[in-house]
Amino acid sequence: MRFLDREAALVAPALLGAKFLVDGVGGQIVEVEAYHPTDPASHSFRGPTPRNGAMFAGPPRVYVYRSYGIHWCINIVCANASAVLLRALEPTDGIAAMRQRRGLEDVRTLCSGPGKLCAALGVTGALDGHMLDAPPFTLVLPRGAAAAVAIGPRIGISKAMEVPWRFGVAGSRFLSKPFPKA
DNA sequence: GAGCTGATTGTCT
DNA sequence: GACAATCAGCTCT
Repeated sequence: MRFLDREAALVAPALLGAKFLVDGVGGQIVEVEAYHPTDPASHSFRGPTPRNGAMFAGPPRVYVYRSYGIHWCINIVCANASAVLLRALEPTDGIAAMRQRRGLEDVRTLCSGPGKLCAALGVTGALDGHMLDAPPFTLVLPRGAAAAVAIGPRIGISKAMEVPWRFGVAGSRFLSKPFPKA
């Protein structure tokens, strides 16, 4: 987990292709975004609050928050109150459990978005601040050559939209949205 | 296939 | 009181 002791923008591309499981259910990370305390779009931009406490607690941790009052989103906390938002997975483990939780057949859209991903893996605010290197979490870094990385602007934010901190596996069919053609 | 809109609630100003 | 790191369902082309 030492590689998490770097800023999110460096950690994010390294997480692509890693296997992320919650209680044995999950898959390969194919899409992430980086957030940094100097970044107006980041929850840590305005300093510690009751909600974002986990981001300031340091790695290796997860930061879970509720979005739009409905969905949960999960981040991997990195150095200096930066974090990596998990946006999409390619389901590989516990697909039956994910289908059941999502009430959905199509594997391609099972985890193709931060809210959907959390629903499929059973992630809720109860896991906010939990250690990433302890149950129910499993993180297995990719072996060998890294997949081709696509880079683009982040999604769903209204600030710092020009910062290209969205990273994805080029050509994956499991992305929340396709990347602009390189 | 692409684009728009409503739903729903915790958090911060 | 306004807003938000979203999703699903709808309309229009």
